[in-house]
Order: sequence, then structure tokens, then C-alpha cells
Amino acid sequence: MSNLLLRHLEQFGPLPPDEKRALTSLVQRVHEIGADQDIVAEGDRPGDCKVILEGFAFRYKLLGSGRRQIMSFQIPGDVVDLQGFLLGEMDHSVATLTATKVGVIPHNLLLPTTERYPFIARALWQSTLIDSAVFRERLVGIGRRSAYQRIAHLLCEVFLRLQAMGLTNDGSYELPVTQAELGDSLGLSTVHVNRSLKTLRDDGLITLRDGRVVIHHWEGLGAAGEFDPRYLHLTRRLNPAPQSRERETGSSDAH
Amino acid sequence: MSNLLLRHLEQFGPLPPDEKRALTSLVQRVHEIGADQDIVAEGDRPGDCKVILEGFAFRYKLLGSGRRQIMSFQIPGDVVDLQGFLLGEMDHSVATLTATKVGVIPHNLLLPTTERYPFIARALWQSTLIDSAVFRERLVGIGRRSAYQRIAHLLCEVFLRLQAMGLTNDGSYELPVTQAELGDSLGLSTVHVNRSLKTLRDDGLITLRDGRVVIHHWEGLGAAGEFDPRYLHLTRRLNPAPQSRERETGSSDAH
DNA sequence: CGCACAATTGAAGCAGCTCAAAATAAGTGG
DNA sequence: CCACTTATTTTGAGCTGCTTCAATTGTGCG
Repeated sequence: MSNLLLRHLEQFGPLPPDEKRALTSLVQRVHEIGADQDIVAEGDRPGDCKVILEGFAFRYKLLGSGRRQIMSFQIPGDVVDLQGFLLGEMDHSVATLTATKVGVIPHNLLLPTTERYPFIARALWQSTLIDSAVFRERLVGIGRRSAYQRIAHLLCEVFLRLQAMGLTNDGSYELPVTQAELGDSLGLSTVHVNRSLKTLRDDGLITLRDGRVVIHHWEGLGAAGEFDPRYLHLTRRLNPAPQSRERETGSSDAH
Repeated sequence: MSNLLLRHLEQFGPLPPDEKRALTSLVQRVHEIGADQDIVAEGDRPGDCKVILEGFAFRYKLLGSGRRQIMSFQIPGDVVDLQGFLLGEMDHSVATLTATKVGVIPHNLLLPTTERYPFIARALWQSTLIDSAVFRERLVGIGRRSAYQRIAHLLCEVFLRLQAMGLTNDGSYELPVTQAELGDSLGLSTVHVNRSLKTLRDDGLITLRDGRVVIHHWEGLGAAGEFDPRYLHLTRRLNPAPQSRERETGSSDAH
């Protein structure tokens, strides 16, 4: 059940056996949430943390005049509201993209756990720092990259993050986002996302259909998005790197 | 010397006396750095953390074709490279705006300190989460707000952060940035920053000259930038709120 | 004085936006 | 299985906030 949490946290280094054990009893119950529902909302003071066990979510903020900015997509293994644990009040919302299962970790269990198990505490801290790195990278993209580059970059990022969790398939992965959501994530209009996706498709880099991303040319996509994966700090590759995996003879693949 | 670090960390709640004491001996030496110098650079694996004691700095990343994105401005009290402590390698650089004094905290002292003193560890973690919130807010601005709004928002944010450190003067503060740096921080060209600043000035909201920001109309500026300070989590106001302070009879003040 | 850097202003161009509508897909109830 | 509804994708066309290029004006300083 919280295998996923373990896998997530071990991205940053192995945990000692006793801490692993402690981790497995963190998730007290599982909550099923429908698509397009808030997991936590801005202003909430949650009494527990939520780990995504199945499905996808995103952090967002609403602005005046109905605009929305999505800050990140969250995937299985991610703890979405550590902010609530440490700072009390959420300053943004997290909502589901699809029907989602979340594991619930009560703060009054998490607190003693982080005090007793320093590796767990450290790994959670590291996890929030990776979140931070993801925000920064998005910031760079929106601030200084073209629409085409931003999309390429995002698709690379999500690929590597999903791959680290074992959720990719030979250079393709599930990402049930609409173009409107992509736009809100990248600071673009739906229309422009559509046109840029078309260009990426025409360039033979990717296909995005029915909530599934197929990367036809990993290196090309990375180059298009100026993607440098180091900010994800996936030092311990739990899976082979994408370059060495999804070479399919027919399609143009990475090298 | 590390009074500032204490003040910074106590933004999130008081520390017990013994932890306060431990904190004062963290900074082992002080390093003076000239203007426009990197404090840490992308790719570095620093062996210590740096706290700003005097002066200003900013996080940034360089992109292809010489573009630069500044992710945040850092002020006295900020620890600029906790990322290096927890993740090893820096994925971005931090450079000074002005001549700066930084306190150096060796990792091999910080590590046992965070293990022995849970409140310090927690406060540092909280501090990184506030950084995160700042990145997110910038992200929202660049993604979905106009140039005018972004500038207003940034100036509000820096005001409150400096105020929490006791570094404001009746609605004005030192911020030694050039318009080019502002642009790189907000995803704008220098030219457009200049024009937007002119509009803000003409609207009677602010003046920015010689590295000093004067806020003439706090509420107006906040409204212009859709500024909601909650993301800074400055629950414990160490100074009076700006609204109740800088009412100057002549100029247009908030209310 | 004169260099170098920052701020300012003008003018033209464009990346991406908005408005609008058509085409496609995905239910849903009968 | 169809008729109807609603959401998403796609395409067209005109518009604009911001960019780029270029030149001018401070302004601090050796």
C-alpha cells in the first residue's frame, strides 16, 4: 500500500530497515477521490497528509477574473500537503485530474515518526526540496522559454518522474490532462497549447492523445526543451535511463 | 552575528532557549563577497551553508542564448543553499546583488545540530517551504499576471519579508536591483519593466530610485498586484503591519 | 573629461492572446 | 443503437502586450 511512498522516498537514498518498517504503517487509511475534486484547498488546515497512491493530481491557485495557474502535476508516491504539516495552513490547492486513491497519514502519527526516524524526516524534507526544484524549473520555463520549449520540457520532466516510480512504458506514459490544463500549467492559452502540440507532433517528437504521452524521440524532445534532468536529483536510477530503453526500430528514438 | 538567523527562523515560531543557544554557535566564520559574485554556483557541492548577514542576493539559472531567469531575491537572514546540504548538488546558482556578508555554517556542524535540536531542524525545513511558496507565487505571477501586476506583487512581497527582518523604514526599503534584474526575475524585458515602473509611479503607488523602493500607497499596490500575504506565513508579525505604519499625510496612503 | 553602466524613450515586429466556430469525442437517457 | 448534450480538440482571423533594436539621456566615478 505505502510501497509507493517508500519508493518515492528512496529516490533520495536507501532507508534503514527499521525506518522502512515504520514507513509501512504510516498510511492509516485510503481515501478514494473522484476526478476534478480538491484533495486539499487553499486555506485548509489539514490534520493529515495525503500521499497519492493511484491517479494524478495538480497544485493550483485561482486568481481574480477566473484565471488559474497550475504549479505542478503530482504523481503516485507524492505527498501533496506536507506544507499543511509544517506550516499549518495551505496557501494553494491540490486537485485530482482523475479518480485517485490517496493514503492518509495523520499528523499526530507523522510528527513522532519524523522525530524518531531521522532518515524518514530527511527524505521527506528532500522530497519538498525536489518539489521546490520543480517549481523553479517551471518558473524558468514560463519566464524565459517559448511555448514549444515549455511543453517539451514539461513532458520530459513528467516522464522521468514517472519512470522513477516505475510508471512508464517504453517511452510512453499516462498523463490524463486536457490542453486547457496544460495551458494553465505553462502560462499559455488552450489554443496556443494546441498549436504548439501540433508542431511537436509534426516534428516527430511526441504524440499526446487520450491522456497518453508517447515520446518518439527522447533526445530531440530534451534538446527542444533545453531539458537538463539534474534538478530532479534522480541519482539512483531505479529503472534504466530512457535513452537505453525505448528504442523502437520503427519510430525515431533517442540516442 | 547570527542574530539574523535566529530572527529569520523565529518567524515560524519561537525556539526553546537551548536551541537558541545552539543556533548562535552555528556560524563559524563570516565571508565578505563583492557585488555580482556567485555565492554558490549550479553544479557545486558545497561543504557548508551560507546565511546572508548583510546585503542582497538572488537565485538564478542561465539558459541557452544567454537568457537568465532570476527565481527569487534573498535578503538578510536567508540561508541560500540548504539545497546543497540536503541534496548535495546545487541545481541553480545564487549571486550577490551588492557587497554581502555571509555566515558560513559547515555541514558537519549543521548535521548533528539538526539531529539534536528538532526545533532548529523544523524551522529550517519550514524556511525551505517558504522559499517554495515564494517560487510558486512568482510562478503564478509570470504565468497569469500582467507586467504591471507582477512588479506590484514582487514589491509587496519583498516589503513584507524585509519588514519581518526589521529592515524597512516607514514603507520604504533598500532593494539594489537594476531594471534588467527585475526583468529577469519577472520574465520581462528591461524596456517593459521600465515602462511598467513608470506607470506604477504615475499611478502614485511606488517610486524606485537609486536602489530604494518607496511605497506610497500600500493598499493600492497590494490591490494592483492581487497580493495576498498569507503565502509568506508571517503569522507572528514582529513589526506592526505596514498598513498601520506608513501613513504620511502628504502622499496618498492606504485606506 | 570621459568611460561605463543604468534609465528612458521611440518605433516596428511578433509570439501568443482572444473571439469565434467547426469538428471530434464522450457520455446519457430513451 | 440513436438523438441529444457537454467537453475537448482543432482551425481561422484579428489583435495586443510585450519584445527587439536602436538611440538618447542621465549619473557615478577614476
